[in-house]
Formats: sequence, C-alpha cells, structure tokens
Amino acid sequence: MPQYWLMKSEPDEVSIDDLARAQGKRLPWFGVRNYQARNYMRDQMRIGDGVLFYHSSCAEPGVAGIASVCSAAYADATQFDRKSKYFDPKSTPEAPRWMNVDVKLVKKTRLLPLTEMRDRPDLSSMWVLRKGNRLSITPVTADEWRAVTRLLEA
DNA sequence: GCCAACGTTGGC
DNA sequence: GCCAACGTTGGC
Repeated sequence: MPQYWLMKSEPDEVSIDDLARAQGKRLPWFGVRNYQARNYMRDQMRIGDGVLFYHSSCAEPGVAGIASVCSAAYADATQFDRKSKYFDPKSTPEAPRWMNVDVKLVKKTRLLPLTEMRDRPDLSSMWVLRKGNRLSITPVTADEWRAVTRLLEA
C-alpha cells in the first residue's frame, strides 16, 4: 500500500516547474531542517509514495502538482556546503543530521489554492489546513488523496 | 510588514 | 528537566 504525503516548497526556491525542468524530472528534497519532517522521510517514506507538491510562502499558496517518492532517504548534501543557507556546522559526514529523499514529477496540475481547499468539507481533515500548522511534510490519508486528485483534474 | 503559532536554545 | 527568550514559518 502506498502512502501519501504533502510536501511544501517555496516556489521562489524550487517550484513545480523547476521539478519539470530537472534532469529526469527528479530532484532531492533538500533543506528540511525539522526533525519531525526529517523522520517522515527517513523512517516512513517508501519509493512510489504519492506526493502533493505544495507551493508555500508565495502569492498563491496551494497544491501545484503531483510527484512521487523515488529514492530512499540519504544525507542531505546542503548541510555540508558552507555556502548554502542550509549549512549545518554541527553535522558531520560520519553522523549526518539531515536526510532527504528524491522526488519525481508525476504531473503538473492546475493550482489548487489553499483558499479552495479550506472551502471543501472533504478536505477539512487535512493536516496542512490545521490552525498554526508549520510542518513542511505531512501525511495525507488515502481519502484525502482521492479528494485532492479529483479536484486537481476538475 | 504583521503577527500567531510553535520549535529550538540555553541558563538555571 | 523547566521554561523564558528567541527564531522561524507562512498566511494574510
């Protein structure tokens, strides 16, 4: 049974179009610096899991496409790059603190705006809609996945 | 730019 | 281990 996830990205940094342009239409989901989100990638994600690619911190936040997990978790290279804003001086290659999976584009969709998601009773259970939610990776139930993908095709 | 929410840090 | 201060997220 595949699992489903919603993953937030700031489109100024990595957008759905960036993923579409990437070689093999796949990219590492680098830059996660929150333990709960890291643990989801490290411990629970499996190749083939479904991903709702969500644009955050932008003019029109919402789901911008569908992707899938296409690697196991491995050390996030940016934590060792002194020039990266994700550099972590406390992490070492021997004991890397931060991990990422790779994700692959399934398809770019219409933008499903956050405001529309909030209007849908069938999406009201989604973690990303909870008040005060800041977690950048959240699990999505099979029911929520079906409801969202149906809306994306509408 | 504002600010609510919440995770992390560090002194004790 | 507590918890105040601080920093970050992210919608608006």
